[in-house]
Amino acid sequence: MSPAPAGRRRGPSKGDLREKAILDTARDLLSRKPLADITIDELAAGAEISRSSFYFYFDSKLAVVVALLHGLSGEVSRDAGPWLDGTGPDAEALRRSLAALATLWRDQGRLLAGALAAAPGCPPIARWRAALREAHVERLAARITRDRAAGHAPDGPAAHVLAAMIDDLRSAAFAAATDPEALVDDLVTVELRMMYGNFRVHHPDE
Amino acid sequence: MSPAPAGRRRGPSKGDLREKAILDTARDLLSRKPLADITIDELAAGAEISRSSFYFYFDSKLAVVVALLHGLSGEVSRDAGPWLDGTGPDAEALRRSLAALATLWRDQGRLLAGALAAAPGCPPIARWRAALREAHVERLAARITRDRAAGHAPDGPAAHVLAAMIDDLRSAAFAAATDPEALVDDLVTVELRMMYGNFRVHHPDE
DNA sequence: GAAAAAGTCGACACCGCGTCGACTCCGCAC
DNA sequence: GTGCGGAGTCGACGCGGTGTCGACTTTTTC
Repeated sequence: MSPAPAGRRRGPSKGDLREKAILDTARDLLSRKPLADITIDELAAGAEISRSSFYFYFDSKLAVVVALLHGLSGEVSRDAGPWLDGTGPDAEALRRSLAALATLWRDQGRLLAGALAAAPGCPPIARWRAALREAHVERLAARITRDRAAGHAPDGPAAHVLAAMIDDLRSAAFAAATDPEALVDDLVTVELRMMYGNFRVHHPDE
Repeated sequence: MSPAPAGRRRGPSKGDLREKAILDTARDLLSRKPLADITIDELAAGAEISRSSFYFYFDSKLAVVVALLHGLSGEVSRDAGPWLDGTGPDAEALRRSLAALATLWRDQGRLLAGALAAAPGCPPIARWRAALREAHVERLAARITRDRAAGHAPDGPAAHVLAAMIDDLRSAAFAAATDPEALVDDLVTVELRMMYGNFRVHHPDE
């Protein structure tokens, strides 16, 4: 059943504070333990309401996460524009784009990691992730195609496959990292190699 | 009748069969739905015992998965030897190694994906994954170091960081793929680029 | 053939989720 | 001020899944 945005009715009110308190509590708890270990009781307690009152504000624990995620959508792709819209191996633009992403992962790592882990079993989260990924892959694939046509980049895997791999690599690397920001330079090197790194196979005997 | 078949000291006891039946059922169910949707009831039913009898054999659903995983440990790294122990960009060895991995993912994708998803919240699974990853990263890092020393590969990220990225990329790519085997050739290209793909930044004006 | 070990099961307590209906609180209209 | 309605709150309930316990039956062993 497509969950209608039920729960909260219309009108400005004081309960808005409670809603915010739940969100804040969730953010806070997520910085300390994985999503699966967080119970609705805790979320409710953090907002100083009873467990059943929680349902007045959100349909479920996952709905809270989705709300949190939604607030992040913009930031995830902010600062990626110059790199994605440019051409050729512009290491600096890529570095700036990745540095912004790394900051986000530093601050919201648990939320992001929890969302990624929960995605396979939660359609709304999966949709959020898919939309973001889709958007990134598409722009990056377009860039790859452009670069190949202009002779900046060698042929290789289909552009969207390569773009998807790069997106996967980012998520996996950041999710596994304890210090995302330390990864930026290496990621720059590796991504540029994936896109532009041609090389000749050396047969020792020829 | 005579319980111990003549000649054979100990046949497979009734319990051994049950244990195997549980494992088989788990494998079977996992090929049809994600781990989180599988209940102990189903596992027990598949082995034709009651739910509480299940606990005679395994401590929990995750323990079954761990057992299944254990049986897979060998296969995951089988066929990777020639590539990992070789030197230089030997595309064919890499391709064979990845093809074997792809077959495994095709057959056991749900199990592997479920394990990866459950790992953050389940120490035994996390340990299994970490051990496998560790082993692969270590051998691959050694290969990278060797190749760099011999001048086959350019410098770049620390060998173990690069190796970890390659491992991450594989997991992410296979986990996301609907057809792992179609990914092999692209993965070969991309991994070789990550390791050997040097390139010069083209400044159009120089 | 009796004791021990292996295996089986129903009943139970527990936990977390989501629902329901009754209640309180508060602003507003008259 | 009365009183009405919606926002907000909560206790109690039912559900489904987990894990444990103790009593029971079957198989093995000596």
